Amino acid sequence: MSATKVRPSSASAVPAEPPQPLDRVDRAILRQLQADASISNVALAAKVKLSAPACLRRVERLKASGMIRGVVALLDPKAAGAGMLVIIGVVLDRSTPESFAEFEKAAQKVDGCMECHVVTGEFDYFMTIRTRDSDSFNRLHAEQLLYLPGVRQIRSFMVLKEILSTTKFPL
Amino acid sequence: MSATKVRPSSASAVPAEPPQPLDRVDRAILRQLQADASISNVALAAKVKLSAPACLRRVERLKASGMIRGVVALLDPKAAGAGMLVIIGVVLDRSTPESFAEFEKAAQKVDGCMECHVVTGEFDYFMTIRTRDSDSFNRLHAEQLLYLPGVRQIRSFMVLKEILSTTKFPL
DNA sequence: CTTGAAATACTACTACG
DNA sequence: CGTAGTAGTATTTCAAG
Repeated sequence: MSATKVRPSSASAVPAEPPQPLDRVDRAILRQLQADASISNVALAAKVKLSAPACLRRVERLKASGMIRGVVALLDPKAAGAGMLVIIGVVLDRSTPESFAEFEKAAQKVDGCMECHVVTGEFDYFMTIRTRDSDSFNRLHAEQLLYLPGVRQIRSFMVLKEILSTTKFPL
Repeated sequence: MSATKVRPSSASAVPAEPPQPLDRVDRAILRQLQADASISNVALAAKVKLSAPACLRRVERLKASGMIRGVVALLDPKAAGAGMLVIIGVVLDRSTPESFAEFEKAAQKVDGCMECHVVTGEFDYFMTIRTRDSDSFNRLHAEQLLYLPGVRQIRSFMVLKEILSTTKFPL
């Protein structure tokens, strides 16, 4: 009981995560859990036409393998006081490793920062920030964004309408 | 049992969703569920220092009020065959209601489209698309993006490194 | 190696104080 | 909101394909 056992499907050694031996049932399970993970295991088992224990074992295997990163509650942005979404393009002063590292450390601490990515093209970073309204964004802009280290330029794209926002991957 | 009962805190009538009468315990519950919703109700109750039934009632109230939109499983992008993320800025030919509506309908059908928003600034839309690798993105670009209706220009920003990606709102 | 059936332990859920 | 009780589920054990 000391080590967690991973699927020894082939004889070769697999370090931590199996590539993706996903059969049809696994994909059906993942599709369901991506849409609604509050479903009970017995109901899930019925949907994928499996017995409850067999279904539960697959789910736990998918969790242990890292395929399922976690199960979380998604909140309504407006009700959570974060009804405004802003996408921000950032250009750094210098393209040095230190400059990037310093910026990344600071960017993650910006209130309401949901995403931050290094990108190709005319920007170095794209960030998405959730805040209450335009007033609170202006405050955040003046108090935090303008003080991010090593920044040459910041362009803000305010989101006027959210057409689509999902966490579901195609399977 | 015909109507769902909402919190009758004050005597006035509340249509469907109470604004946000969130006390400290509610916020603690939401913080926990945003981080990990696979926790059992008894464990959650212990964390927020409440009895199990009282905790469950709050959670169900938060769900009924729309504050909790849903509980979902988050998958590992790479393991799900969607290791590549691309942010796309779109400029439309004409800024007419018909043009916008037509584009939005088509954009949501693009394979792996995770987000699509109307924005201010030099672009009309920002989209984020998840795909397997650069080959599959090139295919998607040639087969789907170039055929989106009413598009004047598309700029692709490939994500080289994902610094931060969260679904948690600050509370 | 995976599945399915039965048995146990725990949890969610209801009614009441 | 908390306590107690009931119903249902999750989880283990074991046998079979």
